[in-house]
Amino acid sequence: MLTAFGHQHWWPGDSPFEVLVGAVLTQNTNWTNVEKAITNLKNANALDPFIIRDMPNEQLAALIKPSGYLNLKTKRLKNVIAFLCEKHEGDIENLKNYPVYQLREDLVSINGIGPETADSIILYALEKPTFVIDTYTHRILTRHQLIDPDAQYEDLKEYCQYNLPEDTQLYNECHALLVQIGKNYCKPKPKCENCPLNKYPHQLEELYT
DNA sequence: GACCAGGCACATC
DNA sequence: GATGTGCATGGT
Repeated sequence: MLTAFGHQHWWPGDSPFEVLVGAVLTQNTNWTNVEKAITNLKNANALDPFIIRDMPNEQLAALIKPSGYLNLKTKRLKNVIAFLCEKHEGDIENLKNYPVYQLREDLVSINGIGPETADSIILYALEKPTFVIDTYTHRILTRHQLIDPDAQYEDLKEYCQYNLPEDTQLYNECHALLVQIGKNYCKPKPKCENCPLNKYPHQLEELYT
């Protein structure tokens, strides 16, 4: 993957806090839309935990509007930032003092932070080794029959971590590359126009005659 | 106009 | 515990 696509330089962002915000805003959303939302926050001088914490929900929703699910993501951002401000003095660097399992447990307990968002924050904002699983990773690994099709998040994570040395930079690059491959070659509905079965009637009984 | 995008919580069975 | 649904905008 690295030979084909080169280094991905993830996560795009100027600070760990920006990475955290991006991790929430990119939930089920195209990254270009997230960039617009983050630009809005920057232009409003609002990319700061305490400023967002004290901002009215309507104002925050208006700024992050391009990333979609604005009301939902307003609450989710406020939740994770409340955790950061109230328990860690608003300084994301303080989170680095905790072991990965503890961080993950704390993050996942926040409403709006699921396993992928938690892992993204831990890997890309805190630079600690935990493998991030996303839709593309799931799709690629199952379509290549590397893992059971109904494998869950934790199964996929375990598979990846078991088969790779525990290394932050490797996990970083590998996940970013899987996303790159997925975007280009692993669409949700595979194009079937070249399938030889298309030459035959779409009745199962007729395929046998 | 349909489909898709770097999920998650909640309801229901 | 598995499965279905709502959440919303912008690009292709």
